This record gives sequence, C-alpha cells and structure tokens, in this order.
Amino acid sequence: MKTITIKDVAARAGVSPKTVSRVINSESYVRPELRATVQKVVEELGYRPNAFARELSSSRSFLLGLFFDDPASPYAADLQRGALARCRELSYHLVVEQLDRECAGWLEECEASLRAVRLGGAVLTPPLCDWEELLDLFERYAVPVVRISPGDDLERTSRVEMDDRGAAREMTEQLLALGHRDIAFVQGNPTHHAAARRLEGFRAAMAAAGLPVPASRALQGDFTFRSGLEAAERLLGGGERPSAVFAANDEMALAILVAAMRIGIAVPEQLSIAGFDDSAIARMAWPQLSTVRQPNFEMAATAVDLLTHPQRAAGSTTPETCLLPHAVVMRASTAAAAGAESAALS
Amino acid sequence: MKTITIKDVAARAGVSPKTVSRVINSESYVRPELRATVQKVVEELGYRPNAFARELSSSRSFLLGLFFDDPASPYAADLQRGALARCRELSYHLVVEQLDRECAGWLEECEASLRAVRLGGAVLTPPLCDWEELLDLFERYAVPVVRISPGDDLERTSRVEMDDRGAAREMTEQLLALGHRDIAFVQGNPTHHAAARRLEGFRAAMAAAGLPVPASRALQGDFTFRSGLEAAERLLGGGERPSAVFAANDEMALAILVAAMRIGIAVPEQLSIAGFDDSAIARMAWPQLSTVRQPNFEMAATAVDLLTHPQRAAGSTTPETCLLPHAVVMRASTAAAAGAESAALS
DNA sequence: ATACGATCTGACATCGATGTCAAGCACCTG
DNA sequence: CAGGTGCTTGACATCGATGTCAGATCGTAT
Repeated sequence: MKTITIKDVAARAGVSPKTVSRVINSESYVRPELRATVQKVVEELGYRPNAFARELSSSRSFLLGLFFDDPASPYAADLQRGALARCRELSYHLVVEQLDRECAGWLEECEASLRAVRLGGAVLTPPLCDWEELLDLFERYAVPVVRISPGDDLERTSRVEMDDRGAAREMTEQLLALGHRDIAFVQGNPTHHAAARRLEGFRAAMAAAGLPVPASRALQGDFTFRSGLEAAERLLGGGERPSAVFAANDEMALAILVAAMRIGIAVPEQLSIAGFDDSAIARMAWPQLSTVRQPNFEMAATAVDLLTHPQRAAGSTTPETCLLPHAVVMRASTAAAAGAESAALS
Repeated sequence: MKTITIKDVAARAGVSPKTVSRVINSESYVRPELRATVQKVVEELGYRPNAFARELSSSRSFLLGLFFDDPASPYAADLQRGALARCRELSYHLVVEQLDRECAGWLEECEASLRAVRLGGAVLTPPLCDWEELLDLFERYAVPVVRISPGDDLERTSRVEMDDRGAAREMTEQLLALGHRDIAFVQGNPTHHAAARRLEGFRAAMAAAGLPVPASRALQGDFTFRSGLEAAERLLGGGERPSAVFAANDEMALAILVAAMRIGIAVPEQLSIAGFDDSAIARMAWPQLSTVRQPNFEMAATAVDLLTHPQRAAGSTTPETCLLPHAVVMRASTAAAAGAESAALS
C-alpha cells in the first residue's frame, strides 16, 4: 500500500507541498479558494501527515507519554482509559511507560527513552509525579508535564487533582453521623501524597467531633490488598474492635471486608467499612462498598487537555490547576453503629 | 538541552555518521577497533538514536501497538504489563489504542492512526483479534501482527494462546472429582472465541463423565460482573440449584459468589464456585476463588518477542504459534459436594 | 508613476537517521 | 602483472514533513 504523502496532495491540488502544509496546520496567508481546494484533495485522498516526519522537522510531537508506577492497578486502568479517550479525540497517541524506582538505573533508562522518543507531553501519575529527579529530567528536555494529584512543589507544573482531604473528611462525617465513635483508618502508601491528605481529612473530622485518634486506630497500609489484610488482623484480631473502618482505597477496604467475613464478623451489622476511589471492585463485593468516587477518568482526560491545549498565549508558563469534583457514595457496607441512637443525618 | 545526534558521535569518534550507524545496528563490515571506539563514544555521550528519524529513513519502527477493546478489564491490565515489560527490555515503546466496533467509522479512524503513526508491529487482543476488517487493514499496511488467543483464521498471523478448552476440561474434572454432578456453566462473551472453547471443555468433561448438560445449566454471560449477577439470579433464584458453578472468568465467578452470599447460600459448603483467569480479584474474594491461571503476562511478553524477533530468515512469513501453559488453582471457593462420598482424587 | 506594505506562494535547507553506491585497499588467482 | 574478490569506509540522496526567506502580486498612499 503506497503511502500518501504531502507531495501527492500537492501535485493533485496543483500547489507546492509547503502550501499544503500551511493548510493542514491552518496557518494564515493562504487564499481561501486555494485552501478549499487543498482541503478537498486532502479529504479525497484521506491524507494524514506522518507524525514522525512532523516531529522531526518541527519538534512538535503528537505522542503523549503516560507514566505509571504500577500499570496493573484499577486506579491506573481508569486513568489510562480517560487519557486514551481524549487522545483519540485530539488525534494524539498515547505511549505508556512504566517506571520502577527500585530498579537501578531507572532514571538513565527513562532519559534514554526520552531521547529515543521525543514526547509532546507527559502525564505523571502518583507516586512518580513527586519524584524530583524525574521532574528535573522532563524540565531538561523541555517536555511539558501535567501531574495527577501531586503532593510536592505544587507550582512546578500544571496539575489535576481532587480534594482528597475534603473527601476523606466528608466520608468520616458520614460515619460519625451514623453514630460511629470508634473509627479506624487504614492509611495508603506513604509515597503517595494523596494518602497523607486522606488521613488528614479523617483526623480533621474526628477532631471536629471531639474524638481522639489513638495510634492503634491509624494503621499503616500501602494501598495493596495484602496490606489491608495485615491491618485487619491487627484491628479485628483481638482486643476491642472499632465499629467502623475507613480505608484509604477500595482494595484495602475489600481486604478488611474479607477478613471480617473470615472471622465471622457481620458487615455492616457489626462493622461498617468504607473505601476510597470507587473502583470497579467496590461494586463487586458483598456487601457493596461505601466509598468516595474519585473522577479518575476525567482527571486523566483533563490532563491530556492541558497538555495539548496550547496555553502558550501566556508565554508558555503559568502552570494551571484543575480541581475535579468527588462524591461520597454510601452503599451497603456501612450502617448505623450498633446500639447508637441514630444521629441526625446531616 | 542539546540533543545528541549521530553526527556528534561521528565527529567525536572521527568517523562518518554512516559508520556510527553501522555500529549501532551491529552491521558487519566494520573494523573491530573502530567498532570499539565508536561503541565507547556512544556510551560516553549516552547517545540514543532518534526513533522517529530511524523510522523515517528505514521504515523500521520501534513503536509497537497494543490494541484493546476494553482497556480497563483486569485481563487487559495483565496483558499490558507483560507487553510493557518486554518492550522496555528491547527498547521498544508501546502505543496503546482502544478500538470500539460500535463507534461508527472506527475502521477509518484506525486507518488514519496507522498512517500517522507507523507501527513496527501490533498486538491484537480478544475480541478484536478476530475482526476481519482489522486484519485486512494491517495486511494492507504491511504491519506485522501477533494475535492473542484468536478464534478464526488461525493461520493468518502469528499467535499466542493457551489451551482454553483443555483448561476448562481440567477444572470441570476437578469439580467432578469433588463429587459434583449438577454443575452449571456461565459462558463468556460470545464475541470472544476463547469463551466458546471454555464451554467446549466443560461439555467434554461432562460428557466423558456421562453427565447431561441441560440448557438451563449453560447460561449465557458476557464476562462482566453484571452478567454474572444475572446468571446467578436464574441459577440460584428458585428451583433446584446446582452444587457447583463454573464461570468462564473470575469477574462472573465473583458475581455468583456475591449473589450466593446475599441469598445466604454458604460457599463452599452449599455451593462450589470456580472461575477462570486467576486475575487479581480472585484472591481478593472471600472465600478465595478456585480458578485457572491464565499466563496473561507471559502471553503478551511472548507476543512482543514474536513481533520484534526478526524471524525474517524464513522470508518473513511462516506465522508462528506459541502455546503457553495454564494451571488449575484450587482455592477455598470449592469443596466436596454435600453428601457425596468423596470420589478418588485423581 | 513610484513606493510601500500586506498578502500570498514556492524553492530550498533542514530535522536525524539509513540506503545506495562507488572508491580504496589488501589479498588472491591465474 | 592484470584482474578478480572481499572487506572497509564515506559521500550523497532520501524518508516526509516544516522553517526560512525571497519573490510575486495586489491595492493604495504619495
């Protein structure tokens, strides 16, 4: 199959390649009739400019990079769907990269990648959105970056985020409204800053209600199912157990749920459980998990928007921020605390 | 940051760019000493050839496409991890594309993509590995294709697969060995050919045991959790219920599990449940799902191998087949049938 | 009529690599 | 010694687009 190049279009339209280039890039200074003619030929031939050639000559690239730490998590999957959807609307393409900080030479390898494939922009997801060396790298290569839910150096790049703190606070308030007083929190991976903000939100709500949060009620987890199981063991294994557990993501919440069932604790009658993310698995559990809907899809799509929309007007550099709305979703894994006079539902 | 080009290397090594090109492509006819010198300069400068320029001049591309129908499924996530891992080993890069057959003009859009971004190869996952128009398209553009678990036209391209039929048969045999006689099967999405093969395996095992499979025991599903719930409703809602259910993937198995718990059927005491895929969620359920481990990660990695390893020796065209091993994994969601004298464990 | 700016257009070099080809050289062979 | 043959190297064109710049055209103010 012969490739259709800009020359083919030019020849057929009776103009020079440069003029065709002007038309497809909607530059000014082309006579309207000519523009129309060229436009028509482009359609007829179904011509698409070769992205590689374009990037070579203009160092403007139509490839965006999506960088993950763990591309297999449901969270990553949602982000990817969002980025992908927007990319195709804009006829950009998405190159997925996985980075592992444990792996020696990751930075060099990433740099090598950048040299080999010049990207038009990069979306950095947690936790690597906070790896300083990585930000430096992109800066050196002048690759525009948008970060999702970053924790540090907020002004350094454009970013897309949600109000993790507020959302966690709201969820906690819901639990309080259900009459729970002894609530435990299972923290997320400490390298994700969002994890810390969720804990803050929890603490804030508890403090506002005048309730203490002893160390034994703020367990460390790392967003994995396994870490949730470990937390559950400490929490439900012996001693007095809380009447509700709020986990910083759904996978850990699910682990608490599974552990509870294994021991024979009824959910939500004896124990309320809430998660965070509203990932697909939240609805695949029984009972279905109460959780916070995080707009992952939209966040990634917005990130792509920021990368592609030339906000160059401002001389290329006012990092923008987009705050996307969340929603607390109460399902069946939470209920009024046993023996509590049901508090007013705010 | 100034980009390091082949000329920089050439100048520093005191040779022509062409010679550097020869070295980095390990072509023959370069004096060993010279080769070493150039090699050294390449290292010193950390030179990486620009993938775009390379593709432009040689029409050999270092970008592979990974094509999905639904990139958010756990199955897709596993495949992607595998492909990604292998790509980075080989310094290839992975462009992810999502295709939706419902979306009008999908084929044209895909063609436009191919023209814009010339791919060095494509990995097609189910179900789009069986879309004939798509195969035609790649053939027209001479893009090498490897399909994962295709159903039709097997000889048309290289492929990577597992023995779905055999695996389903083995799992069924396990259930039979546990004393189950009334076993229901929940089928997968009929557009995935693997779904049909799994059903065949089930039927074969049942037939071998001299057991009938009435229509009411082979329900239609489509691999989604929701379809599993619907199947469960018909299966457990009323009338005589089976003693075991084998679902064609884990998500549907999980749905059966959830439905059973909701109605108060004890698993595995009153109902055994088996899934297929061994996706992450199989271990996040309680009880943990018995399932078939499908080597998704390895399958995708192998697909990348096939695409990149120049099996050009054979004049470019003996499609290869790789059959990867599976494993039946019995966990806690299955047990001996109630009241059955435990049959011999084969 | 002349000059001038604004609009249009195309020739040509360029991006960074590889394909082609021919030249240079050493080593045989007859 | 003429004439291969095989190895080694670089000059130059090329891939498909865009940047630069100069030339052409037109209307209009001087």
